[in-house]
Formats: sequence, C-alpha cells, structure tokens
Amino acid sequence: MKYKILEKPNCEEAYDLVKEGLCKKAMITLFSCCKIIYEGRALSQLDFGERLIIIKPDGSFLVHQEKKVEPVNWQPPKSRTKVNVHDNELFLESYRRTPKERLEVEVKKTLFASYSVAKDYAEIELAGYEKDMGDMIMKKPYLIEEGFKPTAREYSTEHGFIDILGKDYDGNLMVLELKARKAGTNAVKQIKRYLSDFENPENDYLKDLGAEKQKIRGLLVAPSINEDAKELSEKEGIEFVSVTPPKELKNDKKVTLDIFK
Amino acid sequence: MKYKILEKPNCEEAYDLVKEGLCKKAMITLFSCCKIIYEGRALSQLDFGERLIIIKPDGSFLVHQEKKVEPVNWQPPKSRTKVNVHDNELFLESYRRTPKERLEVEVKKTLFASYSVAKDYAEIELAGYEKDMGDMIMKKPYLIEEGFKPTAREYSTEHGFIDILGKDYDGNLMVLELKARKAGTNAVKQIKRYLSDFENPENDYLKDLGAEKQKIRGLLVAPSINEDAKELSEKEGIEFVSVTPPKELKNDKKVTLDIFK
DNA sequence: CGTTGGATCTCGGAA
DNA sequence: TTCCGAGGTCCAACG
Repeated sequence: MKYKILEKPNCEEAYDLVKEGLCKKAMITLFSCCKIIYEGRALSQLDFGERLIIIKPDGSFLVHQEKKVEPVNWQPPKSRTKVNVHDNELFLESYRRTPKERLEVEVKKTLFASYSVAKDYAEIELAGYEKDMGDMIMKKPYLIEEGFKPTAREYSTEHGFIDILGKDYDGNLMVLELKARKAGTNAVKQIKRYLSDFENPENDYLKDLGAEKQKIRGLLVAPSINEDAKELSEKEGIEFVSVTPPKELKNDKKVTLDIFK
Repeated sequence: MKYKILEKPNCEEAYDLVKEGLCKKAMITLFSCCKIIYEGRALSQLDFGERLIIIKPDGSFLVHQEKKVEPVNWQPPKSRTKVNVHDNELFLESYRRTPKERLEVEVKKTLFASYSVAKDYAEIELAGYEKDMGDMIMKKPYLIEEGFKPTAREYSTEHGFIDILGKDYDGNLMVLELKARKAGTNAVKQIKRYLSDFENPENDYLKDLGAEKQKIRGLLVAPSINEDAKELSEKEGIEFVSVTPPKELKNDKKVTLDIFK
C-alpha cells in the first residue's frame, strides 16, 4: 500500500504504522501529545504537549510545535529511528553518531498517524543570491563601472577569499566584496581587512598582480547598504556600488530560448 | 471539532478543510502532489511532486520534501494564507510584506488532509551553548585559571563585543573569546582583532581599564580547538583554555530542589 | 572524514 | 522598526 492513515490509533496500532512506514521508506507523520528529551551537542527537554512529528525516509526526524518555521526538536538526515512500546506508551527514538546525538519522544496519545511513500523527482530551482551576483558581474563587468575587468574570483588572501578581484580602466586594482542582501558594517570591515593585506609589504600580492604602484580600490557591491555601513565606507574610502542579484531561473531561460526557436 | 482528517479529498473538500483549519487556528497538514513558485528575497520554482504541506496557526507555511531537515519552500510566521479553487484545482497562497514575499502552491491531487487545534503550553528548555558558558565563567572564574577576575561582559570595542574581559592574578588584562563548539581559526583571528584595538594608541581603552603598562593576554575558551586554529594561536601568542559549556537544565535543578524540600 | 562559508538562513534581544 | 549575533544552526562544496 502506498499510504495509510489512522485516526486515534491506540499504542499498538501507531507502533505498527510507524514500523510499516519505516520499512517502506515512507514519510511518516503523527499528531500526538508527547514529551521530548534531546541529548547531544546540547541538551533539551520539552514537557507534554500536542505536536506534529515527521519522520522522513532519509532519516530526518522533526517535531513541530504550532509556532515558528523551525522544528522545536529534530535529528538530521541519516539518523536511525527506533520504535518501542513500554507500559502501553509509544516511544520513538532517533540517534546518530558523529556527533553522538539522541532524541527521545514519549507519545502519550495520538490524534492521527499516517505514512505515505512520496513520488517526488523534481528539484527546486533557486536564484537570487551571492553566487548569481558573482556570475552576473563576471559576465557583465560594466555593471560595476565602464572599463572594469574582473581578473579573479575567490582570490585567496590571509584574511579569506576576495569575492572578485579586477582592474579599472586605468589599471588600478579593485577589490570587490559582494553581498546579496543589504550590506552592514561588517562587509566594510571585511574589505578593510583585504586591503590591509595588500598594504602589508611582507605580502607580495602586488607583484603577483602586477599592480605595484597602482591605487587599490575597495568596493562594496550590494543591493543596498545600511546607514552605519554607509558612514563607515565613506570614512574608510570604500566605494559602494548598488547591484541587485539577478532573479532568473534556468527554466525561464530555456522557455525564452524555446520561444525564439 | 478539534480535528478533522480526510482521505483523498477532492478539490472542494480539501478547500473546505483548509478554510476551516485556518478559521480555527489549527495546524493544517496536506500530503499532496503540488507545484510551487516562490518570489521574494530570492526566486524559486519546483515542479510537481508529492510533498507534505504544513500551515501553522502563527502563519508559518512549510513544504517538506522527503529529504532534509529544512523545508524546500516556506514562509515565516505572520504570513497570510489564502485558499482558492480554479479549474478544479486547489491553490494555496502565502504572502507577507517587509520583505514582500509570496509562495504559491498549485495542488493537483491530495492523498490526505488534516487540521487539528494543538494544545501545547510547554516551552523547550535548552542548555549547552555560549551563553551558559559565559554565565558559568562569570560565576566560576577559576575555571579559566587561579586568580582570574572577570571585570566586564560584552565589552564593546571597535571590532565588536569582547565576550569576557578580566584580569589575571598579576593584574594583566585578559581578553576572552568564548566558543561553545570546537574553535576554528576564525576565533583566533577574532581575538587578534580585539588585541589590535588595545595596541592602537588612538584608543584609550587601556586608560579606561587602568592597565596602561600591563601585558594583554588573549584567551580562546572552547571545549576543543582544531589543528589549524591551534597552530595559529600558538604563532600569535593566543592562549587556549578548554572549557565545556554546562549542560544543565533549569528543570533539573528545580526537580533537585523539590526533592530536598 | 573535517573545514569553510552562504542562507529566502531563523530567531531573539537591544537600540 | 532595524540591526546584530548565536545557532543542537543546516547544507553543499571542497580538500
């Protein structure tokens, strides 16, 4: 059977349903009054209350309260779920190693329980974040300014990776820090740190980049910038360029291309 | 009615159930073949497949595939859910402002649908992270070393907040950076940044702290440290002290106290 | 494996 | 409201 639903199952019925669901690699849901203990990276306990329990075929284990996007307790994929009955109560246990973590759910009463084998072969297509922004700037450098030429991406320095490195029309070195969302003071400080790498005479970045006697410009590239960051960037001589990450799905492109065939 | 479950509801039945669930501020779950579009901070699309849809009474909207802990699509609390029927298909829409975001779910076929009004008054108690560690060190400074005296917490500097500031037995200034998990190189760099604030003669932190001619010690406090970070800390003269965040629940204490009454 | 860094991060607290 | 940092962050990419 592809799925099963039980209304107010008793302890044994719920046990059988979960067992069957696990065996069939199904999505299992229980709406139950339960008490939860977690032990692992941290430690938590949650007294009895009605919650939605989800066990996924990949081993993920979620307990959702009626508020918030995030589960109140969970276990990551590849965790192992065990089911037991003690004293006419259902116990669900999920554990994993590295790190060692254990979740124990004591189920007092279940309003309904279900399992269902999901057919889902689609993958989400997502666009509109830092990576897309970088791709776009590499392809359309004029979005930064006329004459800008990117020379490197993910350029490694002592203080981390510079998102994009390039040169302006006059050959000056340009250090670009990208943010897909509103930029804060941290982004400005990050650029300052990169620039300090170049200022340090011990480093021979400049020679490597053939920009020994050139000016070095630090640019913050983001859709917008907050007031503090704006102030700081002006004070520190960091330029701000407003660029919004492209929101374009591959499928959209395909569709467009198909239309033009 | 406190809850309702429908097996293979048709479009109108599912519509009525969702409407009723929203009205009653219930947790709503649907296991449906659906297609999803999201527009907002980013942009996404997900073709038809069977997924678990959850609508919470706080306005949160989740769509879970059979893998991962995180939902494939979601809307945060306080979003508004709208339900519609078009051409014998159910449409769920969740939207919010600031930022403007919209999630649209086209439901082709529903295996089962439910709503239930949850009674859950319990709140999770969680222990074992940075805050607990800070509390513990302020209370038991000898865990750092004999003679250590914390003088400030969340001490503000140009480069951010120092977790704990204090003095050693000889009156030297101590800068403590806490990490509840294994510390990496970033933690060491963070301390270096704080120390550079003190070295900068423009700042008068030293005078404020009455430690003008004292040594300044940087300490990384964490349960453990990775190899890279260990190397860097030794090179930079940052000391490492192993402290594990306490895993103690308030309730445990209460229980203990109750027992002793 | 462990490490690194982004995320529609989420969530909570403070200004 | 915005901002900022912690998180059992999760997650994917990379060494």
